[in-house]
Amino acid sequence: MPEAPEVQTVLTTLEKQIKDVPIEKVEIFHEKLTENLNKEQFEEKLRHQKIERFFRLGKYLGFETQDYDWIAHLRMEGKFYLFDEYPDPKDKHIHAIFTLADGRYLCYHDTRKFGRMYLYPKTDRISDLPCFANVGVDFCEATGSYLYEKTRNSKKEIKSVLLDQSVIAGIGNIYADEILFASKLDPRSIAGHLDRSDCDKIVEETKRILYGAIKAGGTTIRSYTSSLGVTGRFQLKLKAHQKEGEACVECQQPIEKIKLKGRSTYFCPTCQIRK
DNA sequence: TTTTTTTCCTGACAGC
DNA sequence: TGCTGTCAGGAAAAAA
Repeated sequence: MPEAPEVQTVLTTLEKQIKDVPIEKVEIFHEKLTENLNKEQFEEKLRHQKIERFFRLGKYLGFETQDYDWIAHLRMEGKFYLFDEYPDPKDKHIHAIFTLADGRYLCYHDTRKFGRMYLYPKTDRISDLPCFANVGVDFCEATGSYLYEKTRNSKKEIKSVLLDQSVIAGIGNIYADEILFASKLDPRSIAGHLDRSDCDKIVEETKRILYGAIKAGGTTIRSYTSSLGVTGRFQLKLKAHQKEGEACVECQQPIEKIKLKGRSTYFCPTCQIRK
């Protein structure tokens, strides 16, 4: 599932591939894909637009055209593909096809149909867009003092706070486990119990891990026909997530798996301190 | 107000 | 083999 690094990689790849290429035709096959417009409006408005600028906020992809801000969220399994030929109409997981003026086809593929797209008249203040109403600062802009202030009265577990996009945007379930492992903090720790140095450490590790993942993801993209940007994920060296029963790389004790707010959570009970 | 649970959706996989 | 049940997961909506 794409988190900020995968989204950034998709974005960078798309920018290289389709920047300034006009969209000749838009076909939406799944009604719920377009959140704030119906599919006919979406198809009509985006036709003849071209993407002039690409940006990312948290896990959201942003495409700025001449007249619109087009925002996409891939959720768990959304993927963009570029094809040289019109894709197989029997593929029931392709929910949108954007025919490009140079003869290529940009396709949106999403097995579980959780991804969403938004289209708004272009604005100077991106953060004012309704889809970003509950999105906090991007992980790039986060600081230890910001996280410290945000958590002073919180009774929530720190992992839930990291997954809360209104605090820091861009962290998902996989990286939250890795960040807390690197920070040596038990995911069940109460956020309000953390001191300033804990928050500094969390933000430091967040940036180290996510920037590292972006760097790793950015180097593996080469094929038009594979999904854009998602292959980089497999290069990551995870130390905690999905390592249940395996020896912790620090202390050799087995990594444990628990459920925390409905999310699978992996951690080392020896190395990670509960506060 | 804040936090927790449910819902969305489908494929993979376990167990019978 | 084929059926049923469970799980995975981000975020919005509903419930507590």
